[in-house]
Amino acid sequence: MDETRHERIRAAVAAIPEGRVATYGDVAAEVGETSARLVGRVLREDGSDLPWHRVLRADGSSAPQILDEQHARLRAEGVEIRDGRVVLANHRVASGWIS
DNA sequence: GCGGTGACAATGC
DNA sequence: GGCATTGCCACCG
Repeated sequence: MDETRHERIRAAVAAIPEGRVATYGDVAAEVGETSARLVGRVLREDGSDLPWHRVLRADGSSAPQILDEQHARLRAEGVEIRDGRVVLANHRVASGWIS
């Protein structure tokens, strides 16, 4: 595949099923050629057309800048949120959800 | 080429 | 569970 990291990250995020979430580290692991920081950068740059709200931090929290929309969209999809943190144990996608 | 910065992660206290 | 430190990669002045 001649896709760049940017495209791979977008594909991985777009492959997250509705009602499920993934951490930046999980997305980076699926891409396998990038780091968690790269994922955040791509989502900020070109996440407008992606389910970026399904991507969370390793502890289930998220950045304050996007937290309000993150919170609203996830609940709309049926994702449980506990004290500002998503319940990863019940909504985290399995490793290799793309393949 | 260098230092600073950021939608992060892992570890230690 | 929360805060501080370190490491990571790409972009900007």
